[in-house]
Amino acid sequence: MINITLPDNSVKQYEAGVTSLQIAAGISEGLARNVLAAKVNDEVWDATRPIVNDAKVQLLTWNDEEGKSAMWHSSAHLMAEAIEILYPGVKFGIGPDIENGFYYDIDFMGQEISDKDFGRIEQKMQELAREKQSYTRREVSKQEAIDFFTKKGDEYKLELISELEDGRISFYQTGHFTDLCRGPHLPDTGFIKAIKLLKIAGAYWRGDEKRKQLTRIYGISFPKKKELDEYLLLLEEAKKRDHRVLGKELELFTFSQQVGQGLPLWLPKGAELREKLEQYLKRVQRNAGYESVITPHIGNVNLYKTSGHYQKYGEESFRPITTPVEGEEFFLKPMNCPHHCEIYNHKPHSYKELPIRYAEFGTVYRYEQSGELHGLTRVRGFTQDDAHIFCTPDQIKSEFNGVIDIIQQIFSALDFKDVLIQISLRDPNNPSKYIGSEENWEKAERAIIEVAEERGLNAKTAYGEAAFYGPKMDFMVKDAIGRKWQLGTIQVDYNLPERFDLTYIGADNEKHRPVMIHRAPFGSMERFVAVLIEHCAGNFPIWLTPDQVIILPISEKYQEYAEKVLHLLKKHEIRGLIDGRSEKTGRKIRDAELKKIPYMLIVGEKEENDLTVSVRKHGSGDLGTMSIDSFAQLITDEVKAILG
RNA sequence: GCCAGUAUAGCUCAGUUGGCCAGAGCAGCUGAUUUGUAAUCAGCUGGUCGGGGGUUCGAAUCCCUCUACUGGCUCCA
Repeated sequence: MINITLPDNSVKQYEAGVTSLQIAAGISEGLARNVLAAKVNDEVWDATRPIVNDAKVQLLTWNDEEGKSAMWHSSAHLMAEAIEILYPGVKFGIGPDIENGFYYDIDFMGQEISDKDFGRIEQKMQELAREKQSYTRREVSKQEAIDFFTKKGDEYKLELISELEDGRISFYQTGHFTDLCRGPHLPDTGFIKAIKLLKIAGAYWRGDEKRKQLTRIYGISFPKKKELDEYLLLLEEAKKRDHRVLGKELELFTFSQQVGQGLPLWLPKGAELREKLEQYLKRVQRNAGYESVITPHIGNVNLYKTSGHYQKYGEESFRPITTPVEGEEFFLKPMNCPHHCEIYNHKPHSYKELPIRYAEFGTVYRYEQSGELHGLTRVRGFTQDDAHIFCTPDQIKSEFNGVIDIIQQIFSALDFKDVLIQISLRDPNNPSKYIGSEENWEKAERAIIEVAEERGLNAKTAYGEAAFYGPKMDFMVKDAIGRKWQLGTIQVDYNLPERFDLTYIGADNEKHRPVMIHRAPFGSMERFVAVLIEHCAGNFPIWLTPDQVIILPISEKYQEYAEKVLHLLKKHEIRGLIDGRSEKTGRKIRDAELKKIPYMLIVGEKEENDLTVSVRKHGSGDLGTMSIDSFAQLITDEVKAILG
């Protein structure tokens, strides 16, 4: 008999060789039906794998991340099995579970495949799922594994096996399909109730563009049909919120082949929106002790040689611009920091001046590979809400606090409630790849960790993710439909102060090296606006939206009164326009609703006589009649409630 | 950059196996209507079918090529 400790710390006795599935069945039949895998002594196992010694066991279901992983990983096998039946002779690369589903990389050996074939693959998968084929684990010797895949002629698996240690190799078999796999897997394919194949794409074997490109098929699966339906609904919702679609509909931005790939053109309404964001952040930053600076869009090649960017990125940048007479080389600036370093260097600094904070909405240009460009989220020319803080090592902590204040303030103003933070520190096993003194790194890393703890931030620490020049803190938000977006960042930099020989005179009258902190709360205006559009589905917060109000005169007779109302609203800094078309009110309302304008003011005879407006709110309908002043007050209050 | 797909009016899309001057809805313009909480009616304008080349008596349709876009891969100071 062995002792099994369950998560509630209760201990039960079982025969040696009991499986987690049997343990579940002993608790309740319903639980057994939902057990996808189990954590045995903190290692995820098949629920059907025998436990021979005393162990701590946690049953995993669909509600656990590891349970989902088992479901999706097993689904990848199921898909492979189906494809092997439908396309004999194919070879398999890797087929893991991912954040939302799974994929398998397959060499179809010249057989044609496209998303039109998804239907029959899904059908075959469902057929095999209904057979409740078990996932049978078998531990094999390296030689046995090599023999198996040599016979099968699958060089991809052979390559994977060659890197594995003998004695730690396992196979899983479902039906006639056997795969090299660490596991864990579901007890049987019957747990997979709903399957959808989503995408097909090329993917290099082992991510190496010099090697063969395999066909990757993405899919997702669920233990219940209903959950698949909900997921598909979410995808549809995401499609509706796509910033490229809304950007076009709401006339925010556009692209032109003439201007060039990845170079966004901001239309008047988009520019209005972006300006409001910039004005807002500028105000917040001014209050936080930042000073604005302005730097040119190009810089001499020597600037980037000094900064080190030339050596690292020179070849993959836009080609240099040369002057006609002297033949000097200039680069479009890919970063603002070298320019800001030169601003710092324009005169000597005393420790009494620090910290110095230079802010600039600086437009930078980077040559992104053409296949990578995507709407506003990935472009070749974009504006960073950049700032560089020059401070002493002892000031890092308070500067981080200050930046986090700003970031939290703006995220809250924009209704991003769910913020995740990643703290990226050195790889403790590889200290040589970082620049800067041990003492300074130690100080900065401790400061960041303390700040996160003291503020109770929702942060996770990633060792080895720091840049070579310093540790950093990245901010991710979850949008209204649960998707995660990487936005702002705060990075400590020991490298550029060295390269630009930045100094300040300390209290000891000696020269010292300042620390530089790069920070961008939004990241880039382009990307941020894209995320914001998708977050609020085009229904921007009242303080930000290009048109806050549209006035709808009942007929042309009230055009004059409409103009009077607009004029009064403008005095309260409310942005609006008049729909003076000779259309019915219903039509004007419909069009205004589609344009997502927050407030519609209907004015006719009654309103003109009483100096009132009839207010209709976007998405919620008629709010009744009120005086122009009280409406203006309503808007002003609403804006104040958010911006303070 | 690589693989796959797509490209028809400002927008969303039809255009059968190549065959009459390439169509619709919305938007726009003109006129009528003067309108009370999600679409008033009528007429009109608008396209070298992404660019270039080829096959053919004939190409939006077939082939080549370039460009852009979409989904991935790779990359991201």
